[in-house]
Amino acid sequence: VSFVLNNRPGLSIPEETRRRVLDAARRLDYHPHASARALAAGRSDIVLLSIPDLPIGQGISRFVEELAAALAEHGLTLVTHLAGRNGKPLPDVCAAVGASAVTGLEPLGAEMVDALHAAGASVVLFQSDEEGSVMRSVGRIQAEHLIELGHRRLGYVLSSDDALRRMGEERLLGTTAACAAAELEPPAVVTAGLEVDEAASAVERLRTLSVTGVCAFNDETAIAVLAGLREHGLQAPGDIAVIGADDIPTAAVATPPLTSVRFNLPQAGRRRAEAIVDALANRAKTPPPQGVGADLQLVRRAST
Amino acid sequence: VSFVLNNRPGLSIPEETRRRVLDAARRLDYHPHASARALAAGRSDIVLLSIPDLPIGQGISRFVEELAAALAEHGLTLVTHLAGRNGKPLPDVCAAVGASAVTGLEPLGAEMVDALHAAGASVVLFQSDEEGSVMRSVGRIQAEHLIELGHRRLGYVLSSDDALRRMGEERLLGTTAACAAAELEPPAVVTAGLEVDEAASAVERLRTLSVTGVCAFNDETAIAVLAGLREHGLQAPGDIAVIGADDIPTAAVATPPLTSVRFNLPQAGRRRAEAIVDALANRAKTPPPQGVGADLQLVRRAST
DNA sequence: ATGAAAGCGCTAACAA
DNA sequence: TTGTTAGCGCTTTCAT
Repeated sequence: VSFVLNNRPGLSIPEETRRRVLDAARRLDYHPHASARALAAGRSDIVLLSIPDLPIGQGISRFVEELAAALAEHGLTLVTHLAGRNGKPLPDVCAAVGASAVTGLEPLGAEMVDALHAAGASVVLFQSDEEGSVMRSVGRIQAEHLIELGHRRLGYVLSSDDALRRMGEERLLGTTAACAAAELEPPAVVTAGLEVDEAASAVERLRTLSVTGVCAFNDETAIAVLAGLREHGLQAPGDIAVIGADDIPTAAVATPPLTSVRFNLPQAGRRRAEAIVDALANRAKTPPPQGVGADLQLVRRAST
Repeated sequence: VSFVLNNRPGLSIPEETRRRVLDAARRLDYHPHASARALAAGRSDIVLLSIPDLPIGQGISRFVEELAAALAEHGLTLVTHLAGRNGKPLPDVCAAVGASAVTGLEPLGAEMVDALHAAGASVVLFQSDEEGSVMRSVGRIQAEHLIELGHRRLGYVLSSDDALRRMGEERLLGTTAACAAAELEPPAVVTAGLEVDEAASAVERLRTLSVTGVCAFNDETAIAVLAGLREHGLQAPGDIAVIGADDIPTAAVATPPLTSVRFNLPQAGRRRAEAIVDALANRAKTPPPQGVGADLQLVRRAST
């Protein structure tokens, strides 16, 4: 019965018998019990995705969707856990659902990896923390675009929100690296929140530093900078070119429409799924983390 | 041992024994096995949250955070499932994780509720589909605000995106109801995507219908409408007042800053958690769905 | 090709 | 108060 219900490969079962089993199952309204199955088999079909506190752009759901779909094709079930200071820590959740793989977009410390393995995860696959990290790549791509357009003095606008600021500092590293590579000074760094006057004074500082092109931490900040420019009667890209990141929906309707860096979420999701299935098959506990620089693309609009 | 490790109430165990057990557990690096526990106990501590395909505003994570935190206080673990056309259907996920409760923000059909129970969920708690539904309330609040400001001819702007359009039609019902309640004609309905010319022509149609106040399906659409107005050399709120919904971060930095309707996610999350804990204790299988109208609030800014 | 049975790691009822 | 044991619903090995 178990063989039939699980469609176990490499086994010859008479069509007649198979039919009878399936038939009885239907008649009895049989539903496999996941916990029992997991207990007996020693593994579950559950993959846990950790979603970090700082939303990497709202489009994240496209990543999840692709990932879930691709995993489902291999019989795996995706559930997600949204990190939060007061919820349960990731390893607890991992243990609670009996996940056999855990993955996520944020880089992970070694002690966390160990904790996850201890919690029963047989594969743990996170994003690379190395040179090629997405965060840094975003900043790099922004800068390279501006440099290519001829700007020689760049600025960078961090968010005044604490969590977002940290994320921005990560992206800034890429911008700084790109400047260095082009033999330019490092970018002038200013901070702005999502209020017009903050943005306006950020713009002022940038101007006094004779910056002509600015990378904003993300599109929201970029839009605020655009508002700040208007406040001074200035325009992008004429007076200062501005480029955002994440390509949120409002970027396209900003005035002027905002150039941005988009993360190709669906593609990243599919690749991640593949890597997980692979690792699960090869019983590789912690495969080399993935780089995702290849999943970024520039979306050029009027603001640069 | 089981009693000690589970801290089972209503049982007197000598401190000495308790210590020895806990001690041994630590020494052996003991980790409870969730699947085995669930199998034997017949229930798990897992609550599954279904997140619909259409993001109810990106702030949804605030809801999840509160929900997770409040559940954690009762020993429950929250995992989420992001709906997607190609992922596994909700009941499958529910069965796979052995969830003992399933909840979500979208209203649910009766057949889905049954399927979830069949999948092993002992409580299923979704949002009310009735008069007081959030979606409708959003539209109602928008309209009431404009009416209060003296507008007698309202317009409603749907999104041209398919999924968002359906969501908008739901919100529109509330706007229509509010108009009826004030003895006004139903709102003039137009559609616009996130491109300036679409928005501009939507504005044009609205003007020919002598609309003076428009409810946009959401903030993104509202910002597009603002851009459409500028395109015609018009301004909000002077020529047409516009109000959005969801209160996304960019709403505050739009020109002019956008009046919007915000969903008090943290509060809704806490109330939901409470209801689940309650239902789980009372063994009520499908408690009456919750209304969340009380969790909405108007955020007045310059655009109206 | 099929039937029988030994666990998987726990909980909870029962005995001692 | 503590020890013993029968399952929970499945998988998988071993006989048949």
